[in-house]
Amino acid sequence: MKLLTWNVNSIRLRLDRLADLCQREAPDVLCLQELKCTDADFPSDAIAALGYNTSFWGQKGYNGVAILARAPLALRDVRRNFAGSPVAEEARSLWATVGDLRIASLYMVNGQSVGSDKYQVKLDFFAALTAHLQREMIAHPELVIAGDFNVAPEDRDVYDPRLWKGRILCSDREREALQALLGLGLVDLHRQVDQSAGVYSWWDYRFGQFSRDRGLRIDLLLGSAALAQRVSAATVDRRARDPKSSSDKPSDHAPVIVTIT
DNA sequence: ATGGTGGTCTCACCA
Repeated sequence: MKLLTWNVNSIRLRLDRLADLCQREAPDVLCLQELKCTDADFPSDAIAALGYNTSFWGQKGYNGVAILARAPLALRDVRRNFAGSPVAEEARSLWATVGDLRIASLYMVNGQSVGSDKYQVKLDFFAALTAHLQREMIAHPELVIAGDFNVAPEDRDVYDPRLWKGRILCSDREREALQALLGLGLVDLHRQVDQSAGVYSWWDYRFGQFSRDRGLRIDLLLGSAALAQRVSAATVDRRARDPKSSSDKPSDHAPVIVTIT
């Protein structure tokens, strides 16, 4: 089973790249974030035409998450949000069951800057999510949470760790919050098969960061132990991030793909 | 110092 997570940064502007991605990789399940459209504006027909069943939760302007399952795979027990979220009105998590797999598409709070009000909301969001998962994991032994975590887990996930030390996306408290989540028994699935430094999933639009490969790995798939043992491959689809690979513009994130046997 | 959004439609907010 091939699982994919991608912060698309506007689903409507990224339909061509999404079609390319689905054709190229044929993922079984896609978790998308930053749809940036309302439920009414979600391009359901175009995605159905790609051969995918979809559940989504959108809102005006920001946020928005979706889960796509390649037909005939069905999405069951779909839930928006989770109990205890400090930003319950924001479309940041969607949960569904595909086969035996419980999967969530997550868009973490960015946090703006260390010490800001939004930084505290980010830490609160992590804590509430951890509490929720404690229960969810008991009900679902095969579970994956995939999305834009807005945290680079370790220095090897950062192009210049000294520059980023202590800054948003890399601060100690964010990394500790992520470790608390992993402490539930979740595993960073990409790291099961690839220990190399320099694996990134996001490059700032500014400063020509992609062309210089100055990125961070902040898009993750975290899976329960039962699944972690079955990871056979993990890749980042840099083609979807490359401005030169298509006539249209890329998202600032690249899709991350994990294959489970 | 880019690229996405919405409404103030030329500019503010977010990442």
